[in-house]
Amino acid sequence: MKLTVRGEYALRALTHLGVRHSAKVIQISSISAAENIPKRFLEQILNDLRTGGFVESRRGVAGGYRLAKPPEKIVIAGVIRHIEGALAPIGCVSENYYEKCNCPDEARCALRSIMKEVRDSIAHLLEKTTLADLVTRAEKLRAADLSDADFVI
Amino acid sequence: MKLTVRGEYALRALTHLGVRHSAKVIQISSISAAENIPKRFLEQILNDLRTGGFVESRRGVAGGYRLAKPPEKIVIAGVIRHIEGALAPIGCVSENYYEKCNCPDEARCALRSIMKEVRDSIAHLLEKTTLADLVTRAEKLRAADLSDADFVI
DNA sequence: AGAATCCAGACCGATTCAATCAAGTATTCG
DNA sequence: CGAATACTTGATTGAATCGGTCTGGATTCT
Repeated sequence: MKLTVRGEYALRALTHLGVRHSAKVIQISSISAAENIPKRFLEQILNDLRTGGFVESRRGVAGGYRLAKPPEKIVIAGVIRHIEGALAPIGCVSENYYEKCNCPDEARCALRSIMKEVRDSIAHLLEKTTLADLVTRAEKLRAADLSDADFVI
Repeated sequence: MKLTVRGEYALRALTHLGVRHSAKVIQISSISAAENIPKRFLEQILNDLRTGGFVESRRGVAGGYRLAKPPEKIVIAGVIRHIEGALAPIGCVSENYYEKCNCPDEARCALRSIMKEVRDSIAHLLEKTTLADLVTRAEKLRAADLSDADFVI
């Protein structure tokens, strides 16, 4: 039931771009340093996000990445599907990456029926949250941090 | 976000035992044949389920496996945790298999905050469903099948 | 031209996965 | 008892995946 590190990095990088969303591009090395992600690996991931249409890039000396659309339009479920594949815990209940399972009778498989519920609950949650939500959370958590600091002083 | 085949087999085997729950034991080969699971592999998995306290075994010529407790007492979340590990999509939001992630500040990580929701929704679902539910579903699906057959005739 | 930056894809070592095998132990039955 | 049966334990294997690096190229700015 795990998200790979690759997916985690992708979402962290997107959040980074989302918080700083503007016409300006941000360099890989800058994201890599701030988010503690190996640069070469991140390079690969951002490229993948680009082919997925989530970010766009600028080459050359003043190059970098920025979001390809506003954060509200970037759905987390879509990002994970692009980077990782199915959301569903088993292939035979996946809507987007269905594959037949080897149980004797799929239509009458009890496991399938409960795993479908799991899938639906995951999908429902990730389908309704967008990068904008992640950004909001990030900012809210940051604000909480600052007020804590005030309180301590 | 995937359950491994191993986990799937474990749950299918348990369901098989649940439907036929009694004092009598059932042989590996019988389960293997009915559920279309490689025998040697299933052997390994049932053993694992035994050390987890979900099934108990009888050796020798009339040997086999049966549930170690009534189906209502076997919680699906527990089975998956024993066979697969964490339910949570990332380690830093797991209650039972926590591991630190490499983001700069875990307490203020937006991704963590949303993945925690995913974890909770998965855990909530799997924590409240027991093997008894799987058995009920299996029987209900089977009944639907039979009435279909009647209708056709 | 030269430096900085993204782009494309091969490559690699380690781990995990699914599955098999071999040898051992317990139990029943003739 | 002894043979047959079935679980037990742990090693092994081949393939796939994972996290990550490396090389070499294409673009753009100065």
